[in-house]
Amino acid sequence: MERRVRLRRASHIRQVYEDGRSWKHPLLILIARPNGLDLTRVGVTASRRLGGAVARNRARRLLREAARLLYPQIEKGWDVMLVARAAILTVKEPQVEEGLASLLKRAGLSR
RNA sequence: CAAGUCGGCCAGGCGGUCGCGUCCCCUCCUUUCAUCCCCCCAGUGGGGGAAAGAGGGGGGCGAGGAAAGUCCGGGCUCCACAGGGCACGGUGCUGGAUAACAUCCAGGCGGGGUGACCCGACGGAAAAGGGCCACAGAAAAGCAGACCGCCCCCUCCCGCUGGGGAGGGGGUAAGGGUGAAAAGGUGGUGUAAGAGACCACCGGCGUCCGUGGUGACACGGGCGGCCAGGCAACCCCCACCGGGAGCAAGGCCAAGCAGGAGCGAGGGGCGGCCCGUCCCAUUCGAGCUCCGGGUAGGCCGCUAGAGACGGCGGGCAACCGCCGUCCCAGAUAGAUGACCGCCCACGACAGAACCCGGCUUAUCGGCCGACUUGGACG
RNA sequence: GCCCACGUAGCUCAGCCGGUAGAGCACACCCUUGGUAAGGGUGUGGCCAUGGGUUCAAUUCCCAUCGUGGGCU
Repeated sequence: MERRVRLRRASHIRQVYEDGRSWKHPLLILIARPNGLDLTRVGVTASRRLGGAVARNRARRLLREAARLLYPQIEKGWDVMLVARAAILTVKEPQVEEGLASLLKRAGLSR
């Protein structure tokens, strides 16, 4: 994904965690908050609980790839954090995409 | 052919579609004249380009042998200089390599294996000194030690020629037993019984000499006293080495805030002490403690280096010198991914974060070379 | 990324210079009581995180590994 639409500032991420609503799926968690802009920004994260650097890189890449493919279908004007859960390491990309799509529908962010 | 030893290399491949980071080029647009260059004007103003940013297109490059653990050693940065002594810490056979090392190479010594070969924190424990050696055992470390046994003497009892038993005194380290360890081994002389008490040989120790080697050490010979326990990964002694912190080092720019109370004559550079030295204080107050407030942005450091590859030369080797060619990640919530097809042995451990040299640990397998042992055939 | 500290009974911790591991709480049983709590007594429970090394002997000394917690912008 382009860096322009990524959530990169620590202060922005903190705001999402503090003010955002969350939706859970066995593979990932989605946290979102309106940002008042005309574009949506996405951040990804994977905690140390998931494993070593290779496992965490794998988890983040899967989340980024799913978000890239679904980005045109996401409502504008949101800051979104995607948090990886351990089960994500056992699946392939299309399943992550499916999980993210269902979360977006439940959160009312898909159009 | 089987079993094994040592060393080196590789770390799925190819094609297609979409995607990411960085650098460069082209194109188009925007911003500003603060900086640089050019032009116009002479009203210190105007314009163009460079520059910076956004979009589009193209090209180059883009994780590892361990990138890991952070266990050593350096470079680099800051602490005024990195100075002296003590303390503390580290290393520990010899010679060499190296920027340096606890690493590497060669050799010595000791141990293991039929062998190729592998393993070793490998200075000093008798004249520097202190300490410890539990339990068991009679005795456990500078005059070692008599429990059983063995031997001699005395008294008593049984039997009464020879013998046996009990008690006491003494000798004895050959035998038994305890222990991780009991103060050389074998044979002899000797003796009441014994003993390095004495003798021969062997082992080991010390010392002197000779030969070889840079040296550790090896070999040979003479002399000595008969023999000297273990632990320095306990303190310690000897030799050598080490100033401290770490790229979140350190420097620059921008933004932002609010100070107050107490202690106070010394404080800091510096982790401990002393010396030396420098800086700030003792007037208006250095510094310390407590309460409260602000920031969480950008740029540099940041990758061309003890660099990689090839050749030649020196050296047993580690490695070094010279020449030629090449540029090989620099991210900052952190870039290598997703999907499809084909092939094969169906893919392990695992992701740079300032950079190198090592060590250690994890790891599916595959390939190549040298060598050892055993068997069969010619 | 860098720098530290700590792993001992179910829990919280002792164990100084190596000699065979304890305390408190908890648990089980007994005494006390009409019964319980408290109190007293007895007992159970440990690969001393893991693997090597030094030593006659290691929880202790040394090395490596694994895990947990903390600090530095």
